[in-house]
Amino acid sequence: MLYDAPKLAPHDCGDCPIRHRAVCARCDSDELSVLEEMKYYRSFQAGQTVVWAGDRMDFVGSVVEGVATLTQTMEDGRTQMVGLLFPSDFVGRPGRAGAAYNVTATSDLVMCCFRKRPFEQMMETTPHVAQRLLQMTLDELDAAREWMLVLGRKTAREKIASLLTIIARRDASLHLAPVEGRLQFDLPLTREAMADYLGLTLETVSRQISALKRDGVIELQGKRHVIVPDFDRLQEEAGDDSDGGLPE
Amino acid sequence: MLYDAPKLAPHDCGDCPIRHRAVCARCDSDELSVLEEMKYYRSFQAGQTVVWAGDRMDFVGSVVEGVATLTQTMEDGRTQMVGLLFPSDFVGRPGRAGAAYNVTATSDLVMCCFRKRPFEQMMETTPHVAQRLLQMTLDELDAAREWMLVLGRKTAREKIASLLTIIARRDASLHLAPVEGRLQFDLPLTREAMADYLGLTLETVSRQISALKRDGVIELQGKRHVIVPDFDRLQEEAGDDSDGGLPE
DNA sequence: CGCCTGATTGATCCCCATCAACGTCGGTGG
DNA sequence: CCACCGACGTTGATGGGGATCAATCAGGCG
Repeated sequence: MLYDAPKLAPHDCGDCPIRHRAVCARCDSDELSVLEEMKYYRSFQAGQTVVWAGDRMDFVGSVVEGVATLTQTMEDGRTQMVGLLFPSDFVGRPGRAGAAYNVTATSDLVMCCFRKRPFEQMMETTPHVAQRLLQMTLDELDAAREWMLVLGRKTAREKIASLLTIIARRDASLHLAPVEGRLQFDLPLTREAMADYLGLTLETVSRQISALKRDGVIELQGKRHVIVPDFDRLQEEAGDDSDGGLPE
Repeated sequence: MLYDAPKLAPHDCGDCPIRHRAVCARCDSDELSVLEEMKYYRSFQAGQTVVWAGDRMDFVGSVVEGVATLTQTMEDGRTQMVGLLFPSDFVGRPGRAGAAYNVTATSDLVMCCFRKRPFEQMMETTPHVAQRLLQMTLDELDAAREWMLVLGRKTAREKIASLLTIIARRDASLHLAPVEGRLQFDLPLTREAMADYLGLTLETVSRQISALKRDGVIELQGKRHVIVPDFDRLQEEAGDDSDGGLPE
């Protein structure tokens, strides 16, 4: 594959597509200019590793474009994905030197990185950043707990349907589209990565996707493009309560 | 069972056994006196429900004594535990009206509760509380992700061993004891609750505990008291790397 | 074309769920 | 005191869902 020079990323926070949802969401323009001082962009090609678990990590940051995964591995090679990161999601942990998980780009990826020390100092002095990060971390904790139910108690078919609803929701929110009726999206993951997220083998993933297609719950265009004729039907297959979560 | 009047709980934060580890850990004495204004204690007997998922929750708080669980349930009754709360752990989410999970006392329980509105206001004005809560939430997120590996990729035997190491570690940290060599503790959970945590059935839990006992990994006194002759051996059974996590 | 990676489908096996019986212990009441 | 009971736990027999091993297919790229 030819090497592509990383495309030029946005430089002005005002133009940033994730400005209102990322860790900087609450910052005013003065605070943004402080952030601009410590920020830089990095691009990764699909499949590239962003950091390895245990490596020193001298930045934290936000996904701007593309999708990344967090994975954990046992000595014998068993792998579990523990996070699926879409644009605006935060990567890294302030106050910790090393990466806890492998971070991998599963599609072409652009990240907005902040040098760690300055970011940590800003967190001490600027409540807006710490407040937003707390909110985002609480949301991620809820998502992780939701995923524990999927991993612990759902069948293979329900697991696949659950993953599809999550990707559909995140994709819709990127396009500010409602999550209902007919919708479609690209899978940002290989079958193997899906298996690692769901605690399954890739063969089981493949079989269950075929079964959902056979039963008309989804349609496929190629291997990666999914059409959901009826989102409610998909949610039923996921075993989810049809009505959503709790009010703010 | 006769009704026992809740025992008188500590009233002075200075005497509190979890003073240095809970959400109030970083507070100075002025801040503590603000907290004292909004706090009250509640006691629960083993088995009692603290709150039901979806119910309004007008407090947040800390576990002071005992153990509580967070569980999620599907319509058909499948249940997954998503949190196991020991003394100093935090319950509730600032900025949200309802409880996201069932909270249940699995042993006799004492909680230090803060009225929600005043606590939320304090979070805006007092960085020490918000900073500590962020730290604790990040730790819980790591724990949840660790648990995703257990649920997704470990065998029944490894799951049991993993749960035992977690309980052993939390129990040791309560007594400020080192986690190595021979140690013992009480299980704060029934076999069924363990099954709900591990994504297993109670029969499988029982069988694997018997197997670990037969193989000399653990000894039992009664049904609830566990003796671990060699903690390293238990960790190997859990499939964990023997050396711990990352530096701060 | 031939190769390689990712995906699908088939055949078989095994771990754990399920259904069922029995054991243990503490509490209660005759 | 002992029979009874219910909650909790253990153990056994059987079956199924998903893992494993293996063959084939589809598409992109040199």
